[in-house]
Amino acid sequence: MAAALDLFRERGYDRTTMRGVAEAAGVSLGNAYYYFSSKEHLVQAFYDRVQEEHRAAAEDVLARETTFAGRLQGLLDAWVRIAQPYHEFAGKFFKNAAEPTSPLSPFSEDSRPARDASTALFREVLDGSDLKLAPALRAEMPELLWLMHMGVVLFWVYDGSPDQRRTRALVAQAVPLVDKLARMTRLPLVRGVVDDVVGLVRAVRP
Amino acid sequence: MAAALDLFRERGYDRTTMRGVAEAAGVSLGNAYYYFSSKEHLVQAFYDRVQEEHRAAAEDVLARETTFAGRLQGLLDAWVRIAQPYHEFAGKFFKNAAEPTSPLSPFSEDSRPARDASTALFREVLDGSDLKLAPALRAEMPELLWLMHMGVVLFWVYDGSPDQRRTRALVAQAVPLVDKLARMTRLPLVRGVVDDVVGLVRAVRP
DNA sequence: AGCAGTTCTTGAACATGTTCAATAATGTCG
DNA sequence: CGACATTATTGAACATGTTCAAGAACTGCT
Repeated sequence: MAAALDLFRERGYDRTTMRGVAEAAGVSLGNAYYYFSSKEHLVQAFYDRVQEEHRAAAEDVLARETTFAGRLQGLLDAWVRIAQPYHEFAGKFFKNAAEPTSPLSPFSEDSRPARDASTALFREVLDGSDLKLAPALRAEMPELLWLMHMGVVLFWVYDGSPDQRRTRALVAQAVPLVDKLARMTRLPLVRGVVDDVVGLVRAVRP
Repeated sequence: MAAALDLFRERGYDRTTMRGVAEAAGVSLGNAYYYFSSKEHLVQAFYDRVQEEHRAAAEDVLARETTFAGRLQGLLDAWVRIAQPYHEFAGKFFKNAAEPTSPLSPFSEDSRPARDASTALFREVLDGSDLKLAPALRAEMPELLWLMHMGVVLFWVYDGSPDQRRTRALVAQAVPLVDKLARMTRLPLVRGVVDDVVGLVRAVRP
């Protein structure tokens, strides 16, 4: 795996062949396939690693922060930081994950465990924070935050700025806005719309 | 191209080979590459066709409808209808388009003309409608609507229901909500948030 | 008609992801 | 330790997307 990571970074995904990976790892081509069933799965292993490290980093953030905005900001920032070493081939991962029938797709049934774990993190952002929400919205909020996170990831994948500076700036800009929006949902004036949004999120869910 | 479409529908994208396409079209394999520089570009041709037909259908809708909701609903419905024959391999198109470096990506520089054309349609939805918006939001609204359309496309790609019934239902649910939200933006109470949203959209833009 | 330039066609070759039968190495149990 | 089961390794073969040199066909001009 270390061999693959080096090559991916050095040459990019496309110009890294399985033959190259096998050679760098000192094994035969067929043997490489014993450990990773496909080139795609190689990349998936990196993504899994990001998820793991993010989960660990999230614990720190959640132990430290008490405001909703702070917790959310911390989580998103942590993700961007942790994922950074893999940005070079994130686009390829994104491509592989984009296929609806792929087990790698964030929306697929195979990814449900990973998705639920991620959503649980966002639930913790909520639960340990100062934010008060209507019960129906609170139930859907983790998933909404997860979707927001997916949007950030998407932006990050496309972000060619140094150290994905634009993504960081975007997060810094988006979090206070989400915070403000969330607080506004308790206003009686917007109650109907909030219910509609909740209904829509439920319709989106498989 | 007709040969390819038949095969894609019959066998799916993966099990359709360029050799099969060439044979069905009665030409050599190399000749197939003379006309389409890659398998991906074959699929792209179908997507282009959807765009064209959508543009034509949009004219009808926009000539007929005067309310914002009606126009938006009409446009989104038209897209789902027109794209339907290609749903079988939409996932593969989506995969190809998902790669940031791909010229097919909706966010890429190569796709700017197509994106601008699409956004222009949504601008027309706005311009010919009864909806009044603050100037700053009105300037960003076509792009927001385009992003919403991308969300619908994403949902459609994943939608395995007969005739993508769920997507149609989602559109029917989302449009009135967007309409309501848009009308609410003129309330003094939400003015600050609207400005923040506008700022965020601008930050997202390349 | 002849010629030059352009377009179309072809099939062999290539590149790379993947498979798999055969074999070697390792692990477990009596 | 030996027998058997399981895991790891290998290299040739395969599948499929793609390339490209060579040649045929077409077009336009003199």
